[in-house]
Amino acid sequence: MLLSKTSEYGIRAMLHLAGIGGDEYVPVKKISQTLNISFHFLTKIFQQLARAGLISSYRGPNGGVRLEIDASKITVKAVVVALDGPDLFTQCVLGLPGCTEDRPCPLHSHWITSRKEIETMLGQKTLAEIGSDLRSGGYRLTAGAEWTDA
Amino acid sequence: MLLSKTSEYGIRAMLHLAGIGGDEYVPVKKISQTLNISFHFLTKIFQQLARAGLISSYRGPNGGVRLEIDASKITVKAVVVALDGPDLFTQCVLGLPGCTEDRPCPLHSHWITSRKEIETMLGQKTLAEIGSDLRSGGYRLTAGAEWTDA
DNA sequence: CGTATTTCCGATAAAATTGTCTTAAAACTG
DNA sequence: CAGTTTTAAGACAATTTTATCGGAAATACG
Repeated sequence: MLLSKTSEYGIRAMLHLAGIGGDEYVPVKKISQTLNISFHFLTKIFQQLARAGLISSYRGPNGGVRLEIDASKITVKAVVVALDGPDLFTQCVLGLPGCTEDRPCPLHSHWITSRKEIETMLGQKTLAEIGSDLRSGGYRLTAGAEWTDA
Repeated sequence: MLLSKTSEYGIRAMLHLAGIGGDEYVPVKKISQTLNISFHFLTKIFQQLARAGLISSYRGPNGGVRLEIDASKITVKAVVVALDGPDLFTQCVLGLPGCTEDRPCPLHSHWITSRKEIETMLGQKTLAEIGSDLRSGGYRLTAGAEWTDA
């Protein structure tokens, strides 16, 4: 698998927030129910995202989480790096440390190409764009049959 | 991480066999020492590869494992599929079941592109090619400082 | 102030992955 | 046949990932 469950959930939740738009705090409980993700697990994911500065949180009634910086400045890659770390974008496909042009594994040059492709894709796609896509309909963020979970 | 440790080890071991060339049985113990991989763990990996028909094994003195079909007919993708299953080449990047053109996640079309790129890369690269690369030198399959582990 | 809401945080548990150990079975050697 | 080498296979342990639980702290509201 490319991404951990943590990243999968984190991305879905962030895209959901982007789809909602606005700057109001949304309770994690509500998000977890909408996306069908374990509440406590999602809570911890948002704590990581908060430490990374991507969201802010607020306690008490009317509290919850919201995007901290502008959605047009948050990429999917930033979410992955905040949750899974940068390894996906830096590491050797065979797990060899220090796999470089100088001391490459046999797949090095080929993997670099694919890796860059992934990095570019995730690094270009902003939450703003995807939020807009979600609001225009036709996309889903859950396993269910529902249409558009903005 | 893209691949499991099982696949990382399995690929390294298969590339190593391809680099050696010939049709003699190579003891797993020797391979595990050369590549610095746990012997028992590697043994199980080879058992999976044997069940998948990619290698054959032989017990007793002068026994070991060897490629079962021609190295030019084994791709790195085949090794990954034998060990990790086909999920990497079929699944949604967000883990949503049944993510298709009809009911796509917001990253669907973009991920398809990257996924195909990876699949093509791993599906084109045969053990024969890489074995030849290894024998020509300049590549490594271990963490150490050694040069070319053919 | 008291209560309800909601995040924060630590403890714990379940599951999957990774790694180790032990014994059995097969095959060669002398 | 006895002894050695080597894979096969199952049990077991360690680690990491994923998931659950319970209470503490902050905030709002009446």
